[in-house]
Amino acid sequence: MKNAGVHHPIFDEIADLARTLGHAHRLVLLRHIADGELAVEQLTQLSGIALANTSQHLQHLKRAGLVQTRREGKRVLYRLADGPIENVLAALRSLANHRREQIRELINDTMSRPDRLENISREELVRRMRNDEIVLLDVRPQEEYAAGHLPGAINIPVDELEERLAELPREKVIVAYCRGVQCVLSADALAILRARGWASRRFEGGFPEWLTSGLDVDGMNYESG
Amino acid sequence: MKNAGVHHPIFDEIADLARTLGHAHRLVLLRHIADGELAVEQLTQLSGIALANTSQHLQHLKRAGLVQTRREGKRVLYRLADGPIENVLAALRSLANHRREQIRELINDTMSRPDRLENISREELVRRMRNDEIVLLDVRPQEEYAAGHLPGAINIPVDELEERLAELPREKVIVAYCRGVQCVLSADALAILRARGWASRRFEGGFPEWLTSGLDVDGMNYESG
DNA sequence: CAATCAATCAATCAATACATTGAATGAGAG
DNA sequence: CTCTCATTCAATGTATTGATTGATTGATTG
Repeated sequence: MKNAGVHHPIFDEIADLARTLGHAHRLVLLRHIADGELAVEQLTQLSGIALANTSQHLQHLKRAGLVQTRREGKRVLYRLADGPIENVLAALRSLANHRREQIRELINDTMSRPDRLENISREELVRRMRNDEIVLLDVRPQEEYAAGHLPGAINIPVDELEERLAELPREKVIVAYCRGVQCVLSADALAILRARGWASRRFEGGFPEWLTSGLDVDGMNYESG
Repeated sequence: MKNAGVHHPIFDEIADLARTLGHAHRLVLLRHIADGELAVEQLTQLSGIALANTSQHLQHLKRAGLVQTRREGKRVLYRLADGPIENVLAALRSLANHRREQIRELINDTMSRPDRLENISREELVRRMRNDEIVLLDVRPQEEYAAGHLPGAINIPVDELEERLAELPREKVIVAYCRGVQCVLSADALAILRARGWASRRFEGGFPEWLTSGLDVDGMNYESG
């Protein structure tokens, strides 16, 4: 029952090779050696690995047949052995890159619908306004703000935002809004706020959604409309 | 002084990958998975690795992003992840083969002058003939044998050797000889004998050297010459 | 030959990796 | 809901691996 697993010894040999490549120090050393014959001490300087440690890793590489040595005076020069060594390294590098890209894509997937965290619904907005948990930021031009805005909203047009950040409290969540879904002003504002470290969200519907919901507004034209 | 060795983190990632490939069991599992989706237990049977152990190695492969899983009923099916995984395996295999060939060549180097062990000097030959330690084998054509041969030699022409091996004792060392240094008959005979497991050597000088040394010969023409 | 330099060896310790065992989970089947 | 099957988890003991230190070898220089 045990002999089912008697596999070709080539697997052991490949595993040995792979294990030899399975240490960053050895990869770094190989990388340098690949550029030309180098003595041990030069390698320690290039790699920053302690002398004795470098020597040990080099011997490991040598045992595995990946490098060869030659003595010149008191120094021992290491060079790449022949054989398709660089192919293996290239293949590994390529696979690592592939993997890294996939991870990057995964991150982007969760970043490309940050809408849930970025956007705030009207319901949540109203609720948190009542609890005084947020600060409303109207980023439309001053004229539009004057014509009507959400209750208690501060007006800082996007192009002035950078210079007037000091007017915003750090301890509350900033909710930016503008003319509505097709308007990018509040999105731009968010980029600025988040870059500066503010906790900030966006009311995507903006002033129009607020209006059509029949909620109270501040501002002259709507005072009694 | 320590920061000289701050290398690109890609080396760590590659090292992780390589270390993942650095175990024969995982290579075997990968090998099977590469042929198509397989459940854990099927893999244990194909590989002969204990169940829990198989599972652990599979998870290792999964963590490294080399395989992916899918549940089907109670079974979990493992398949190769995408990316240039097989390239890496092929490159490693090729490097291992290269290395193996080089080792084979090294062995051949020490085998290609096995003359010391293969050839027997006239002195040693005579001594061991006296001690009855060897069997002399004349591989020349029967006519030449009849015309004269070393004392006690058996005659089996090379082209009959394969069929007549039974005539040779297994417990003694066979010493083959033929027409001399430039004659390959005895070398061919040796190849056959050794392939069949006989302890055998070659008297390279052959019949001519024996003659010129003035030693006794058997056979008509030389009985009194 | 003593002194020096480059590299390796040897010994030690901490950290990891593997195999094995038995328990725990998850999914169907009765 | 219990039972079984496939797989995973958790815990344990052992073996390897890697880093560090200090001693040692080999070759060169004065």
